[in-house]
Amino acid sequence: MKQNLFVYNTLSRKKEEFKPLNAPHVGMYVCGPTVYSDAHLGNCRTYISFDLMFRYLTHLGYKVRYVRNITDAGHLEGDAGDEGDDKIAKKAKLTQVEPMEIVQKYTVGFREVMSILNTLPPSIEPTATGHIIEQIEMVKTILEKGYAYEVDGTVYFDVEKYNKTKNYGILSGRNLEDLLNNTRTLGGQEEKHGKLDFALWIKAKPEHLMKWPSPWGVGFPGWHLECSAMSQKYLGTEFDIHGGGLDLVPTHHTNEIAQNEACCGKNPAKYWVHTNMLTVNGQKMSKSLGNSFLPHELFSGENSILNKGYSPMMVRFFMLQAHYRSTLDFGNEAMDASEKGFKRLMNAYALLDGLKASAGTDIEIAPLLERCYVAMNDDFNSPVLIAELFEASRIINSVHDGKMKIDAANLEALKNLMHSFVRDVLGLKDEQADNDDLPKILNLIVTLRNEAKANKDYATSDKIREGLSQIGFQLKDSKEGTLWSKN
RNA sequence: GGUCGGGUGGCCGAGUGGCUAGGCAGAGGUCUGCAAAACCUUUUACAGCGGUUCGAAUCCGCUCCCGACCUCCA
Repeated sequence: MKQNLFVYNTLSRKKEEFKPLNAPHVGMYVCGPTVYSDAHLGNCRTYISFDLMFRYLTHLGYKVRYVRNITDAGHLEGDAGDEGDDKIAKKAKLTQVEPMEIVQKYTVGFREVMSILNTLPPSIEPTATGHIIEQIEMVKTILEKGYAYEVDGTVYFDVEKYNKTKNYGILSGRNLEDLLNNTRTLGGQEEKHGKLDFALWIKAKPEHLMKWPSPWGVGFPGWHLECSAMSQKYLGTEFDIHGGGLDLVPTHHTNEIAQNEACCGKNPAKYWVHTNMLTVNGQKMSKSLGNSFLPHELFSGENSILNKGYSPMMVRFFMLQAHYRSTLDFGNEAMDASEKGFKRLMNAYALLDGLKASAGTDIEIAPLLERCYVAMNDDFNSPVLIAELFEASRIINSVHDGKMKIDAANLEALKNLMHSFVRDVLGLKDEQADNDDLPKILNLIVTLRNEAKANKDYATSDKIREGLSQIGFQLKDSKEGTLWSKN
């Protein structure tokens, strides 16, 4: 498996060598979307980042079980915006929409977007509603171990008791005193023993639509519980990687660890991996700030923030040009720059098959390949990898132009490198190659134009080139012939 | 207010105690019927002030600015 991979672990705040618990198997759990609205671009960034890790681990030869849940219950009611506290409930009642209808709609939408962005489907995509029994069992166990208490049909986790023997803030680095002193006092929480306590199981009000019977009455699971229950079910009490957005660290993942520790005495994951936020003008993209937009708006350009639309693969490339632990700032200028770079990379990729080997070689590919692995092994450093791939592109272009020679062995290595890293690891694909007929038609037009050129009929040849340009195709003349590409 | 993270050239964005990140944009050149593309060359940098060091943009301290979390959020 090549060189050693290092992964940044939020638990230790350091890069650690990646050593799977049961190599070659790797268990990876990522907190998935809550499907009561469309996933926005910031959400997409997280899943693209974990897709990169999934792909790279697979490329290294690991057999990865990638579990990403769908949250379809647990906090459907919690959508308290600035106005209209119970939008979902109102909407459901007015339009006679079933909650599961909403869940279905946004689950399908989410999968579509994930597919368009070329993220691989997870190995298992469990839903919260499909694991109510497992969650109830977990609550029972935590109650038995004494780390939870019931008040009138609702079960709370006792954080302060837990903290006496364990470190509640192990992931966030905060100590309990700070948390207690700085937690806002919210109304309606009188029944909790401690203000940090969180609900494992919540009693359903009569108007609540999604509810299940339990030993504590009719209710629904708390939103932290599902991930604990499902990760344990599919990956065991201890697995390798647990991931999610950085904003999940202080609450969701902190509580998850507490639940698993209380239940089984183990922190479920060896490596906790968190992705940073997508920002707009330096601020986190979020619905409440009104600076978020949806993937399809980005593809079509139909959003006031955007000057134009960008293709899904270009968006993916844009995301991968930043490291997953850095914030990435979105802007039209940055997108345009990235788009040109992406075209440059993919144009070189398309030239690969047509390259001819020479007897000698001006270039050795092995050191470049080595640098690609060094980049990815350094905590999945995709921006550095991409820089190396631009070097590869330069080589491809130079060989294509006849300015550089490459022998058969190195050419083969170059092809393997590009296929492995561009297609398999980064998950980028050539969007031009979608239509089979198009190349044939364009090649015919190019042939006609070349005849005109041969006859010095430049008026005609320029007319063809200009006409194609207007509908989005560029022609590039060279000694070898004329190539076309789509804008 | 508390906790944590960050401030890199016109833009985005890596990285590092001494050695070119990369892409885009700008400048010059090669090629070309012209153009585009490609290739070659090239300008602009590490928030500020101190300190450690032979040497710091990189380590330490302070200041200023920004962000995230503390309430659902990827």
